[in-house]
Amino acid sequence: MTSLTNRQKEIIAVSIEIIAEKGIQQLTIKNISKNIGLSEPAIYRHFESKIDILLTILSQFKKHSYFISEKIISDSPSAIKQIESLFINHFKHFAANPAFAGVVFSEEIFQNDKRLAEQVVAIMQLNQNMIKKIIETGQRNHEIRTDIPEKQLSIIIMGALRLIVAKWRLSKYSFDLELEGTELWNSIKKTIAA
Amino acid sequence: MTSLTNRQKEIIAVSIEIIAEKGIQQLTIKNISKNIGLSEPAIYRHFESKIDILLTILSQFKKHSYFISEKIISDSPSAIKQIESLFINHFKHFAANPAFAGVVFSEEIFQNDKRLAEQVVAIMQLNQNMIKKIIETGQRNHEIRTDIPEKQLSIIIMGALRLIVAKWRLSKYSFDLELEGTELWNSIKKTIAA
DNA sequence: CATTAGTTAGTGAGCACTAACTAACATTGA
DNA sequence: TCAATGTTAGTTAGTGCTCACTAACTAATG
Repeated sequence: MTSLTNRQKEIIAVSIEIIAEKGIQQLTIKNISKNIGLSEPAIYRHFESKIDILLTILSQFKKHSYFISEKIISDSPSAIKQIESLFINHFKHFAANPAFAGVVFSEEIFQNDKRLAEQVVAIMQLNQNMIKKIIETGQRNHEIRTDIPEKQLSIIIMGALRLIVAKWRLSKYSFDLELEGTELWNSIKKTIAA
Repeated sequence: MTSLTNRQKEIIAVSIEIIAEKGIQQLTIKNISKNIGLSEPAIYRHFESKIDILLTILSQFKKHSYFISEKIISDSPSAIKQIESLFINHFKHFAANPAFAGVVFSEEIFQNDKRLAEQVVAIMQLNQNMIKKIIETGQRNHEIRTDIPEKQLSIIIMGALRLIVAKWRLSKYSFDLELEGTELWNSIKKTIAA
């Protein structure tokens, strides 16, 4: 995974913009080149294929997820606080980069290509495993209830997060994701606390 | 909403099959006609457009959702039992008709057409409102905890349901949805009970 | 003899991607 | 030092594919 040239970074940035504003269906080589002010074939000087562009976006997202998670886990004092930070941070990240929400929720489209599908699943599992691990620790510390297995607690938490983001997208970003997300978290906190 | 001819029913059935097996991206007029054994233009004798076919599928799903919900609410003795029936029934329905899971989770693709997008949102809201209503009753009966607003309880419930169905789809139906769904429900029950 | 349900052949649009060429710049060897 | 040569990043033009959909025709039916 070598680092990107300036032009590659520009292509990725524009692609993310298009996904955020018009949806992943409108992410075409034509639209990318038009938005940058190049011809279509010029894009192929910088990426081998459209799938490569999508894979690069997914890998950026994965890297960001991982980086943020690591930081949060080492910074927060308790398991509950760790999940809280993860939760709120996801909302902040999506609110600032709506394209990532678009990408992550476009599982259907990615199922055409094996590598893309694998990446989406991998990102989902990365996040879920992170939460599972925190829950396990919280259960050992008696911060988090132990009468529900961590597998199911993580589904409840991730499911609520994903649903509110999906609603936010379908409503065309019509409410304050960070605000409503924080309220939702406060409710979830009550259900999982020991 | 007039009733469907036999040929129309056949087209809808085949479309649902294609979505279940190959994803909504593979739902093309060509694939539909091939699976039935007709030419492509023959399909247009029975539906004005591809969007009409999709709208018919969505309307069937909506009708089924509504019918099941009404029945469950009148049959079950308590709010918790009502949600339980709704929950398990959704899993049964998806397990028996994987296409409906495919349709409901293809929000991205439907955003191209206004009518399709509206239908998807309407189905989501129908289910959520049903759950909200039940929760409200349950809270008045002191069956369900009252320290969390019904809006957020319904997001937690629906979110978990959607996530496990999404995982089931991404794993290519590799686990028993009804079984895992029931286990998940047993955990959720603990978190929402008064 | 009109209607229904099918056919073959074809249109136009959009898609990812390619071939062939070129201007500007970088490298190198006498 | 400077012409020869190679490389990079762009261009125009076009290919081949798939898609939803249409025109024009036809065989069967009541």
